[in-house]
Amino acid sequence: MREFIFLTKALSDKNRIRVILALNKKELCVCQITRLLNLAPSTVSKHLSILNHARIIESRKEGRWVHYCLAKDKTSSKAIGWVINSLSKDSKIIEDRKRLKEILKIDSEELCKTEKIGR
Amino acid sequence: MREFIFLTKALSDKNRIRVILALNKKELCVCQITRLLNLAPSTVSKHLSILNHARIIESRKEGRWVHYCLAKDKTSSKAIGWVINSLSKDSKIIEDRKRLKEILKIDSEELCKTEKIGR
DNA sequence: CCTATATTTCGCCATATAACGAACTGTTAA
DNA sequence: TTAACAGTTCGTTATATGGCGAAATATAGG
Repeated sequence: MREFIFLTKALSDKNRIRVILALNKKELCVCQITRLLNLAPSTVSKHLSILNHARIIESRKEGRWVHYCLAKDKTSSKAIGWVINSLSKDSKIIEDRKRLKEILKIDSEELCKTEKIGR
Repeated sequence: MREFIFLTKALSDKNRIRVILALNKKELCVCQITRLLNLAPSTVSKHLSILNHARIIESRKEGRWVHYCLAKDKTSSKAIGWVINSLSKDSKIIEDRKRLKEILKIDSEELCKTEKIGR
């Protein structure tokens, strides 16, 4: 029950849902996610830690960067599938998909440095 | 998105989850649910209204009584199935199932009058 | 009409949550 | 070793949520 509530609580925030959908196709580093959500890095980190705790995402450290991807965990993948199916046609999510495409064009090295531009 | 968040928020409270599982087999009136959860009627009513708003449950009025059952709605039934599947073996839910059996033995007329006993 | 009963709505309080900026940790590169 | 940078943790603040009891609403029966 505890774990289930962690899971549903993790799924009950718009920005965390946006992260899940953004990670659908490929892993992303924190600064890319931060740029997409347009929130303070500390806020994004908190969201990622909640998703991680709920076993929805997994992290992989590479030098200074931390990359996140959807968890392969069997229990959560059912929930993840449900979320993605339910919202892949949501207008905000479609907008995010476009924005993410632009973000991915920017070299990772450059991205974080220019973080504040356009906020 | 709005509706999806309503749904996940509705699913992110332990007592609301207990209500969903309790309604799995048959509809219940508010006083039966109140007795099961052992919460103030006003609190239970609030929970039921949240579940109703999220289209997880439906109400049917019969005289002074309001009966609730799981919604037949296609969108939510996927979520409901997931919840029931995930938690039908949870210890608290099993305990509830036993308690509910006892509660259902009591005549509805009697139940609400004796509400405060045993709290 | 008046009372009892079933449920909901309202107002309150305590706690949880999402947001931020500042301070901290760890890593790379000068 | 220092500076720059990525990310997290901490402390604060505003708002949301879950709980209660009291009051309001609606219905049944005397």
